[in-house]
Amino acid sequence: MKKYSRQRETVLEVLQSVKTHPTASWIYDRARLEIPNISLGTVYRNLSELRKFGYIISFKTDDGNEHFDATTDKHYHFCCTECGKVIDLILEGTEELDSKAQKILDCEVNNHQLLFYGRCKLCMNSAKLKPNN
Amino acid sequence: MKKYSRQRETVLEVLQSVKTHPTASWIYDRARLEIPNISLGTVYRNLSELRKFGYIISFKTDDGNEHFDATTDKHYHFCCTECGKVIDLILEGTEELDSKAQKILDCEVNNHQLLFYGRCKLCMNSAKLKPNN
DNA sequence: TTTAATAATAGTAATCATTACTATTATTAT
DNA sequence: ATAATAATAGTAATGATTACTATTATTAAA
Repeated sequence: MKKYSRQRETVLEVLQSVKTHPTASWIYDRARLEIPNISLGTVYRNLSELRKFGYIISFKTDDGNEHFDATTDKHYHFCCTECGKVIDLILEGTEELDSKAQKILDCEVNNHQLLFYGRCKLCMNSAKLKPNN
Repeated sequence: MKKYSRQRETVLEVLQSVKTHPTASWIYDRARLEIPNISLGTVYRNLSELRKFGYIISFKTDDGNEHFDATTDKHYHFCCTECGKVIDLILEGTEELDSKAQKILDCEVNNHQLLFYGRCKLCMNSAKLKPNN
């Protein structure tokens, strides 16, 4: 990140403009509306750079997809196992998880990743509407 | 899993014989010592089946690798960011994480994945031995 | 113990996300 | 303007996983 590029700015803007947690290819499709010939490799490279410099974070869900997030405040995520939707979640008092683990393991524990799974409200409601269930 | 196969038994035995958390290709290499012409696809298929039926679990670390584990008791993992080693970790009183999240999200939260990152004891010690550090 | 039905396999090809490569273009400092 | 070089587009390569298919192995029944 030694020189400005419109491509990088666009990638960051796309991600900042949504509350969802899109994948690289979703961001690519969206960025193409702005820069039609932007290449997928450029999107990947810039997502990596932006993450390296702390502008964005990313995490992988069990379905294998990497999700990106321009909200860098400490928070967790919930992933619906039915529709795949990811929702932000702020939990208090979780720093002690690291210190607890560190004490038990006698290792240097720096951080943790915590991901919840279940059914989102929408999927719960649509389940109720289905016959024979 | 309607019929027995030596390949499936071998895959499970390989995994049960180690305390580490190997990847599919590591298990493949190990299984080939027993069945030289076992195919990688067979290893993948059987790992999926064994997981589906609850004999093993699996989880992905940030480096992108899927790790398998024949210990199905509820426990967590620590992953060393330097050497990639994965260590088991039992934490008490973490069921309330799900209920906490459920209350906040108003969703059905069924389970969570918690993965710690840091430096293992071996990597901490070898860091001390390096000059200019 | 044959036999018939079919589950599981080996070997290979296909897929998908991501990364690497390279000639060209864009940015920046002078 | 110019020179140095970072970043790009387009494409090829990679690596993990899955799909496909003809063959083999297991199982239940005759």
